[in-house]
Amino acid sequence: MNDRPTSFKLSDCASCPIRHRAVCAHCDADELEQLDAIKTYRKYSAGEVIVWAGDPMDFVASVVSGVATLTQTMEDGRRQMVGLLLASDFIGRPNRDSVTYDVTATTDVTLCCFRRKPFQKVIQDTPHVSQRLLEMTLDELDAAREWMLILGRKTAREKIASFLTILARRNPGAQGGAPGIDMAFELPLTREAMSEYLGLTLETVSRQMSGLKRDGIIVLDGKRKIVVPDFEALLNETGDDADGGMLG
Amino acid sequence: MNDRPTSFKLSDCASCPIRHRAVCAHCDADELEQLDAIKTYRKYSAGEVIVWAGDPMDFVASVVSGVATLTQTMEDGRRQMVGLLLASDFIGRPNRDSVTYDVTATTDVTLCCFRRKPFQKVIQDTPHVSQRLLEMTLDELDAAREWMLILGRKTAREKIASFLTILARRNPGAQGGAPGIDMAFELPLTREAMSEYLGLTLETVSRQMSGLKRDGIIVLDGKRKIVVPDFEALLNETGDDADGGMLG
DNA sequence: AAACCGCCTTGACCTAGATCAAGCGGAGAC
DNA sequence: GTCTCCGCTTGATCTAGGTCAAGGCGGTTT
Repeated sequence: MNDRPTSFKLSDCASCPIRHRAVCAHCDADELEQLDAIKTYRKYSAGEVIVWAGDPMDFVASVVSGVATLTQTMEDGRRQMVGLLLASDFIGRPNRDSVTYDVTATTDVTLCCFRRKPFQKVIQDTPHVSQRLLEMTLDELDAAREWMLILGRKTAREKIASFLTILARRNPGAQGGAPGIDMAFELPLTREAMSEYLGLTLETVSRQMSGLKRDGIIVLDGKRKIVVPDFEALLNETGDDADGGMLG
Repeated sequence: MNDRPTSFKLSDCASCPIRHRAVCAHCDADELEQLDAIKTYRKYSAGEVIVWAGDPMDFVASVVSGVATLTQTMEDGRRQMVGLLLASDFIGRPNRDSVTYDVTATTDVTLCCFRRKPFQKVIQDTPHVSQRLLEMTLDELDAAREWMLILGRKTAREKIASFLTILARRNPGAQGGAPGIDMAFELPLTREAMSEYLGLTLETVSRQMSGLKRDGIIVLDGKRKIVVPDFEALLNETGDDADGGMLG
């Protein structure tokens, strides 16, 4: 990894935006101090590659802000995204000194990086950290399994709708779908990145986005801003259980 | 869950076939005793459902022998397998009292079940267990990501070849591909289950199996016994990096 | 031994999404 | 101002794999 110095100011843990959701969520003041001693912030700009597949990685990190992706590439260039990392998500694997997929910043990204060796020690000594990491890993595994269903069985339209739903649910900017107030959020991915997420081509992604727009399921404000006038309607396009227990 | 009594004999931990690979791998004698106190063995026969999606699950378990699968089902019946559990793999999630996919025995299966509540306590108190569980979960996440690449980007033939490769690698019965000695193993899944694993139809699975057979990549001995005369040749069909660093 | 059943194979045809190709629109460069 | 580039859209055509349909095979039931 290139060592990129951190020449910018960032608030300390107490006022950290991901303080209560990241690996450090359960830490007490004392433990936080331990982590503080081995952390540095790094910034990457949109499009920049954070680590290449196979390269050594001497840190693990929390995403403080922005969106990063994990992508696998086949010899002939076919690419599949295998991880979508939003604020508070964890990057890297303790006890492994390299990564098996490209990690890329798809928006401007700020990471809170921990030197790997000392972090491993923290994991061994601090149940609050290792238990939180286990929780987060299990959540990611659940997400990966939902993603498999999307990849293996859903139609192109259902894939797009599912993807938008996932983003909407996790996006802090998206207002809850209170009736009357449109849900709205920014797409952090290009059409090409979306196609790599969903196992489609970028043309198909574009066509299906146009289709959802034509049918009034979504409204596009520019290329990247998505407005969802009726979240239920979007859910109906995902192919998932439509629950139905909402208005009694 | 139905309570199924365990009326059969099974060797104790000391001679357990998965003793050094399961959640209990790092345990010392003392810790093993703790686990022993909350464990029961259960057997299921091929085809039997172990837990239905949404049902409460009052235990977690290690697979002692046999093969189990996790499968998600959409409203209209489309199904996607999201987990393939072989000997030593772990079933269930601590701190969650139900499961979100069907767990099915695809061969006769023996589980070593731990009552969930006390197991959660073991996790909190026993770093050897929680750290092993973290390791195993991270491994599963890696496997899930490899699987996503298969689902999202590989052709039907590559999918089948990749699947056979995965089985061959994990199957203890499969002799290492020492030149001269054919690698051979039993398929633990029906064509239909394979199709659910790979996001294909069962007809396509059948056709691709026939194709690999026609091309001499595999030899079928009955419907379920697979012989791989040349493992390298099979690897070449997976679309993955063929390494090449094997014979200098 | 005939009938049946579960699992698998194979053929004929169809379609969702890939591929190939052209062009648009907005932002930065000069 | 206009050139150029990048991300995106849209159209025309192609194809891998899905769908529908007809057996085949081996085991077990009666």
